[in-house]
Amino acid sequence: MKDHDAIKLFVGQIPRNLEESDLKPLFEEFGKIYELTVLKDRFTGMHKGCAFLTYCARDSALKAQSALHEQKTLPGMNRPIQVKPADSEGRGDRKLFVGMLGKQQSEDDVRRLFEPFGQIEECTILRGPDGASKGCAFVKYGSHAEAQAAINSLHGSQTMPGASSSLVVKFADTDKERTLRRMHQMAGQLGIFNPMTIQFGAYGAYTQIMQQQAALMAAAQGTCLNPMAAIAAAQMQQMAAFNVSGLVAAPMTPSSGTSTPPGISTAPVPSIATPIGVNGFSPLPPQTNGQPASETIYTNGIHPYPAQSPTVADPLQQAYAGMQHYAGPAYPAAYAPISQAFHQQAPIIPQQQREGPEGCNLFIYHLPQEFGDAELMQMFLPFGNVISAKVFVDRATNQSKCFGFVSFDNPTSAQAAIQAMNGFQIGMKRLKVQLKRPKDANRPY
DNA sequence: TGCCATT
Repeated sequence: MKDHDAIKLFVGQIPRNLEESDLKPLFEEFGKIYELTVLKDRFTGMHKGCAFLTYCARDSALKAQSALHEQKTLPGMNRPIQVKPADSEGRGDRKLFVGMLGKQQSEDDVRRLFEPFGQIEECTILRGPDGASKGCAFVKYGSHAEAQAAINSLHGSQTMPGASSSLVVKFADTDKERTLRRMHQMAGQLGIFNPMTIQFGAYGAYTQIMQQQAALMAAAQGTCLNPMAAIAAAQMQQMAAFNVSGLVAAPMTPSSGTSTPPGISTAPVPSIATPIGVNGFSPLPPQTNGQPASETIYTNGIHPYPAQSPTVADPLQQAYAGMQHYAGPAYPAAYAPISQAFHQQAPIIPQQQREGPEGCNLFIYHLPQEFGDAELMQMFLPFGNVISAKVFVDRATNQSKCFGFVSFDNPTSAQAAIQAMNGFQIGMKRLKVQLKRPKDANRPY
């Protein structure tokens, strides 16, 4: 029999050709084994390269862990064996997120800092692809109490060299929290990214949040197979449901005969097709490259897209196909273009700096009357870091002059914004988005 | 509709 306080260990990095009988001798050296199971795929029966191991005695588990974990590499593996309490042993929250570390600090430095509060099972510094520290780490203790002690003593206790504020020590997100947060981020970005959904009224904003919440909750509870589908659905519902300050002027018309989702009105959708395409959701044929947009818009009088997109009979279908693209069954694959397309968490605070570098400043004309700086910024955030967004206002009437500036911190974002937003239809108007004239172009001599 | 960081 096993001790009542026995620990079930997870063993990772096992060569797939080793079965229970091969592993047994390796682990028996630390005590009598109660149970050893190699994890196999439920359907294919394939060896998963890891196992659960329970010793009769708790002490054996601890010994095995300290002797083997990360200490030895089994033949054919390129990472050392993992021996640690299985996740199912859940001994409360004991993993910490540590922020505001110095970029120079190594795993060892962090260990030294956290050692006094308990046994550290895991210490990882988060690094970028180039190996540079991101200034944060995960530290896992053997118990919740140890982790809590570390928080109590270390959080805010000191400021590391090069860090912008004092040390952050808190419980790390659980997996669930992490996925939820990610989805929130995405939902937020989707909301921002789709100018159709920009809400001006308090009611609209409220409803938008509620719908996204509902979708997220459904996704989180597993009632919806694909969280992105849920978000997409919320977005679509929302587009259909709200008349946004004149942005969506058309009445709701039931769809007819196409793959159009029920209840989506057809009129407003052409205008969302462009930003969706540019962000990788649906490939839209390139626009009038190098040609002044005004020509496209005003010589033929109407819509540039149908004329140049013969393959897209119904822009709504196009837009909806884009939605389905990422709402499709291949979640990870579908996830990728989204995370790539969106820039990480653009700050929504700036507003101090005016112009960005040459090639980063856009002049935007034909803004809706009701657009203020915030709406302008929201509309361009999906394309990069917006340094500033300014709508010009008539100083006598305080009315928008319907044009403004948006500055990015890099020319690529600016170009992406031009590609996506120039000619973008809002209500009866089409945005004109182009590089701001350089200063000296104005000078007479 | 009307054109480049304003008072």
